[in-house]
Amino acid sequence: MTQADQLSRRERQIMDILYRLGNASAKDVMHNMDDAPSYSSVRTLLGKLVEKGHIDHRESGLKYVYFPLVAREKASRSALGNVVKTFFEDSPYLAVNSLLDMSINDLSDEELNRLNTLIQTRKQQKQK
Amino acid sequence: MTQADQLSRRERQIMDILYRLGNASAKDVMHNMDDAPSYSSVRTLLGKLVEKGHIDHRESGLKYVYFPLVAREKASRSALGNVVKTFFEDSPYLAVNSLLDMSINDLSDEELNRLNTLIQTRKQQKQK
DNA sequence: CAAAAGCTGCTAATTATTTAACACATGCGA
DNA sequence: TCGCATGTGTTAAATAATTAGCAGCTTTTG
Repeated sequence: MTQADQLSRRERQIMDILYRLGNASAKDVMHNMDDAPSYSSVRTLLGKLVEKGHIDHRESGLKYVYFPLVAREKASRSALGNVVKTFFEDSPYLAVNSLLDMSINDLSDEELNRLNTLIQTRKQQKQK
Repeated sequence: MTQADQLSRRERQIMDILYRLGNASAKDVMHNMDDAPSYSSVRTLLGKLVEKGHIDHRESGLKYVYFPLVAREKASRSALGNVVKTFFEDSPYLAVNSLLDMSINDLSDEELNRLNTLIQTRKQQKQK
């Protein structure tokens, strides 16, 4: 299976936070968990993720700032792919359809227009 | 957080299989795990998921067939929503964009056309 | 400068997960 | 009919995850 499947509950939770924020200190991570354990526990988990090679950290002033080692774009494709495979019979069409459907109120007219243009462009690219 | 965050690694793996297949026997589930443990273990996990209320089972001839209790569509929206939130700054536009981008070779011209039409329709619906 | 605040490294205990064995029931084929 | 294949229910042990405490170092601040 995919990489995310190997992560424990807390580890996934933390990875998601790091992807969402880009990078974060232990304290940042903790504050972004609505069911956060102690600071100490969060640090242990971060250390484990470093050991496993999922994230790394750099010193930023006094403290460590952690960040994912797999680029967000790559990880996002993987995540989207999994959802498509699990819930949409591997059909990107069905997934896009559903995504448009569920977020129709969050899409501006301009965004919808841009998507139309994008689709046209993609269609032409395919012709080549 | 969301419901999926409460599941353990194996539990999530099994839920995904059940969503993908719609419903499945213990043996089906096992055969769909590429790192499957023993049949006995799979059954234990299924029992646990039943206990937790995530799935149910009905007798089908001799054996049990398991299926998710939260409808696939609802679960799929939740899953998509999480990906959008984690990797696309909560922007469905960016997510659709990426989805189109990564699966351009899996989309037929007809599907692309239908998506265009769909977007037009959605835009008009919004006007109301 | 001394104390407080904020971090890290290391360690240990508790709890959850994961695994599988064993006993029992039922249908099926030799 | 008898035993074999296929299921289920229950239980227990091993492993992994989760939690947090404590000691030590550095910076800030009163």
